[in-house]
Amino acid sequence: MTDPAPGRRRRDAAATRQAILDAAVAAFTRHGYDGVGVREIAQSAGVTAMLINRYFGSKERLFAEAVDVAFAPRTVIAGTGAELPGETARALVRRTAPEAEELGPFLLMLRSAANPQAARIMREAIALHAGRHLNEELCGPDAGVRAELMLSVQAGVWLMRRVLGTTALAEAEPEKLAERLESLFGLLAEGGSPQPARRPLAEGGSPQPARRPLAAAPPEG
Amino acid sequence: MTDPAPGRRRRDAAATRQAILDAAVAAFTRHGYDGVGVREIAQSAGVTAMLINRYFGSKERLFAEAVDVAFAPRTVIAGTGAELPGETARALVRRTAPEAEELGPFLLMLRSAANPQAARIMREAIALHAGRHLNEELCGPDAGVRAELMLSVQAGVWLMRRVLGTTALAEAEPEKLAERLESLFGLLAEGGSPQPARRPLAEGGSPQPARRPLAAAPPEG
DNA sequence: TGGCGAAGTCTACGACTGTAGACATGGCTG
DNA sequence: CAGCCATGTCTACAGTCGTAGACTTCGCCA
Repeated sequence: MTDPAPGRRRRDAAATRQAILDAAVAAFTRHGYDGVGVREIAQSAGVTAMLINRYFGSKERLFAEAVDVAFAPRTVIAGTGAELPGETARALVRRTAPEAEELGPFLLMLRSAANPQAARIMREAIALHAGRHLNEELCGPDAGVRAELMLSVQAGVWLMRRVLGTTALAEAEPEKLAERLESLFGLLAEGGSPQPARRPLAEGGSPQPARRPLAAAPPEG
Repeated sequence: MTDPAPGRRRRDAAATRQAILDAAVAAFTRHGYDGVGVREIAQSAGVTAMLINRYFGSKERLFAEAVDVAFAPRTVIAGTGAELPGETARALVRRTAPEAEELGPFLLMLRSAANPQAARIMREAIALHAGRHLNEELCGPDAGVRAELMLSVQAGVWLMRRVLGTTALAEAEPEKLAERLESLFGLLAEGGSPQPARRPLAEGGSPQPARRPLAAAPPEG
């Protein structure tokens, strides 16, 4: 994986550092923080284990940088506006398909959560990346809670479908599964208070008092 | 933790075996499969590491028995019938509170998911325990998928709130969080096809067309 | 072309892992 | 009281872990 060196990489500090970082992201995603050693990562990058300590200081700091790389893209949330729930649900179902080879931040998160230090690093990364990105899309009351609940649902589906591989979810029809998840995400994307009709004390008889969490419909269909 | 031996346990094979098993459940739940060694488990049980191999054959088989013990109680799903979503949501919020000391099968699941062998053991245990229990409560179309989706949501909340400790969910007001989760579980508890009216196209006619996920309102507010 | 600093490697250490085999010990039965 | 087998412990082994220090090699610049 991640071919070590095509012709033999010459002495290029930046390229070597990047090769180590790429190998670390892949390795941590596949096996988790405790499941992979620095020797294995170094071999994937085509270098020696000691170079990891030279460039990153320690395995823990390498992990922190790998987490930053893996959590940076906003692919965890797909689509904008009214299409956010559907797009996110369909992307989630597609990427967690049993035959999919795609990696992603959720696999890294789930497989490294057991280690307390790794958990702390990821908590801080989530506060930086995912929280910021999601708050751009979600507005309304409790946007932070709803954003993290969307992440929770996605993480749970990744866990069951890809990490554990439970039967029902693995064999479910993708379209119907995506529709169910879309309804869940729709409930979290809209900013209204939960269960509008069942809360008698909620002011306002209209079940959707503030239904404009999305500024404008995006141009693309 | 789990005081090794009050006065000094005499030679009692069954009690010793049970002590090892109890210590294993606690240790695997706290640190995950790869995060704890057999010596540590044995010390918690007040015995020597080799006795684990004598009674269970290997660390992996001890883990399998611990998983069976941890997954056996049906506490992952609370309440019955119409009160299932609310009861499950409130129990989930209570047990995942940051100050809660309670352990549980989801912590064991999340913290051991990185190891492939542990994942396989837990997949089989879920197929036995959780699937059977949940299918007793949930009926209708795609009951298995909906059951595993309920497990997914719960696992995600456990991950974010207790394992990672993300800020928004950790600091959320328990009552409002429980209401949001209750609406999610209500969507999964009812057997109807997802998105009854929003599927044709998101024309904003009636936002809440069919909203009777629960037969009767639970007594408590 | 020489040399010098950066880039990369080699060896090794101490700690830890799961487990196999040999050894010790105590409670029950004759 | 004697013996014996289940119960439990001790020592050890082969392996892996992260990483510190010394060493070598290459590329650039004067």
